[in-house]
Amino acid sequence: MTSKATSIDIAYKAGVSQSTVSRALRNSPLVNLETRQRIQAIAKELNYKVDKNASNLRMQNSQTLALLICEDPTNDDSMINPFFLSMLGSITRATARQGYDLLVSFQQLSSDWHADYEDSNKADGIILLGYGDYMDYAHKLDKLIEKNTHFVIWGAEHNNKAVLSIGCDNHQGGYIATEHLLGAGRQKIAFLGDASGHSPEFRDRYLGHVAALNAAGIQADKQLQHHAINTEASGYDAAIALLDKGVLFDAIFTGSDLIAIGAMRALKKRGVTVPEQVAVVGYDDIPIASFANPALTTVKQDTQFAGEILVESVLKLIRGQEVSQRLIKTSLVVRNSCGTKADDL
Amino acid sequence: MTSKATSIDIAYKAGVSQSTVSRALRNSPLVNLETRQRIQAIAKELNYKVDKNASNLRMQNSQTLALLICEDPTNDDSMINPFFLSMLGSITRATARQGYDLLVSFQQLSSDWHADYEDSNKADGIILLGYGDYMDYAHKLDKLIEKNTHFVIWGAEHNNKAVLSIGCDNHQGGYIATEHLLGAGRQKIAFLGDASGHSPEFRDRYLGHVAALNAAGIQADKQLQHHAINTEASGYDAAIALLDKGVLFDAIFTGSDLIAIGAMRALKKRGVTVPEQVAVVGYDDIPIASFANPALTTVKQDTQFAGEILVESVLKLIRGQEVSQRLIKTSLVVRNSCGTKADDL
DNA sequence: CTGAAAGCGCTTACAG
DNA sequence: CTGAAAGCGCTTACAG
Repeated sequence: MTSKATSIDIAYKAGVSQSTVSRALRNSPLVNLETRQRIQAIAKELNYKVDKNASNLRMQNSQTLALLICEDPTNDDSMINPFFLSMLGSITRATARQGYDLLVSFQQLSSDWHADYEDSNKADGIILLGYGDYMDYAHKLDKLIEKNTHFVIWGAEHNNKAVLSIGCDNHQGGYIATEHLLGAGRQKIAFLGDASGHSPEFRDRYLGHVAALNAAGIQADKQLQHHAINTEASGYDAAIALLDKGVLFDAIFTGSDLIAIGAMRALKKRGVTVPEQVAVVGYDDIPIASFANPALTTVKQDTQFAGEILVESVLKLIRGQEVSQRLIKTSLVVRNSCGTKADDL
Repeated sequence: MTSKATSIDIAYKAGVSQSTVSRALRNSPLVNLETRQRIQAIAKELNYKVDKNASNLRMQNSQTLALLICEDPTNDDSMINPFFLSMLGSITRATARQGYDLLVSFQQLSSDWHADYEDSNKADGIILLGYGDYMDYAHKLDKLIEKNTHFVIWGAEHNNKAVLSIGCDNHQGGYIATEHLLGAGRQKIAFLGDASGHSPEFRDRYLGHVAALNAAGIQADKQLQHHAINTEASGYDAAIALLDKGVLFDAIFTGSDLIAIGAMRALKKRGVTVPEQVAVVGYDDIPIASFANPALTTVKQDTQFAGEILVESVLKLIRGQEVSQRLIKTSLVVRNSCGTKADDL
């Protein structure tokens, strides 16, 4: 097989200069229409593809976006947070639609990435996913800012205004979940998740939960909140701990579906029926949620839309256009675990 | 902020030529150790990163792999096959470990990709995932071969020997699943999945299933096989159809976990108990499997290992090294749906 | 409308 | 051990 065709080969075949070939392939109106079409036909015939490296080098950009998914090292290495995976799908599609390529990397919080991608011209911009614990990565973001990197971060609004964040409205999500439970007649609603400031998303969900309680004239009870990280096992442990405390509750709202699944397992183990005795509402609407038993009512984040906005935003940043923080509304997916829908199994 | 540093900036600062800088940064022993270290220090200080486009252009490679995940268009757009996602994770990691970047793309079977990545020098090699229906893509592979593209395909062994395929031993998987059911005393085992030649993976699983039956002196009963594609809904429909046929069965082996989950829903709906009346074994060990009720016994494919082999194989292809087909052994994950493990909920 | 020429930032044979 | 120079394959101002 002969080596790859270059624009010079085409120029030779078409009897024009290499510059004209380059213009024709970019469909420049400067080139005579007929010549242009002839050149394009030859290019197709020779199976020519513009060399991205040469083109990028010359144009000083890469038409590529980098997606850095940062997993919490506490999670099982083999199991990626399903929510991220859903985002990955929509980001990939949105990137392709904009004519960009997508470089994907899974990083540990601890590893050293900085602006590696953009500095080496491998990507024009970066999308950061899953930077759960604010404390741990704040200084890395500072470095990105300092170097003028184009990046968007998925998640809660940032106190550093130089950081562009796009995220779902966690406060609203916590609010509608709790509101729904209250509407179903539940009064003693427990919260399982991280309510400290370490995980801004979880904290906002908790605050929304509290706000809904207050709106109904109910005071949040410190006894009804228990810490849990985003794993099934942690949800199980937290529910058991809650049960062991001896406080009464008729519902649980959790910071994530994984926690909810774990909590339901604990309830079942202890002979507590869901939703009859305790209603459960999760967060994320991961695939597992609909297959849980009973099927889990949960707060859904529109990953399709979120991916699009994320991509659109970095691209705007790259083009030097105006962009601003953005909060995406969540919606409640009502299934059986909250007791307000007939069991349809 | 000043613009990006180049090797010339470093050369100036270090008082050497640009060539020496380039050599020093690549850690060439040709450069005096002391000079080398001085240059590297300056590079670090200036936050210098080699421009990938320039470097790749010059070296005529890209240090990048492309991963093309091809989804079956029949699937829900928002839901990517969880098995692929698991592979994606391990491929990403394996690629990074080898010092390569990973370009990811989700493609529809119908879309036109060919060797776009390699032709444009965006990637040195391609990994193809999920090319389920052989009939539909065979001609595309021919094009890749014709163009001398470096690619590996995940899945069943290919009849075109020019195609390098890496996959799990589906025949063996079907065999051990069925063997296990037989060992648990089941005699009338149904198979739900695509047993036609359109999906080589499913077909091999089916053939392994039949082989295990035969080894036990049992003839496969045509009545006990029902077509299903890889979705929960299709599994549900297939199980209902099987039930409606009126044939008796005491176990179901399915081509995938998704099908199994759907089948279990159908059984539950019709009042058939799992595993007491009908044992169920799935395939893939997707996360949902362990959360199903009862937890699903299934054939696990080692995605961690598979990802590594896949990456290693394309890399060998790129380097012109010898590579060969490879079949990875599967293992059975025994849970509750097959009736041989105590319910530990 | 077209061509000759410069240059993007590297790597590496060649010469010393 | 080091430097001057060529060249990877493009894009685009400049000149006509």
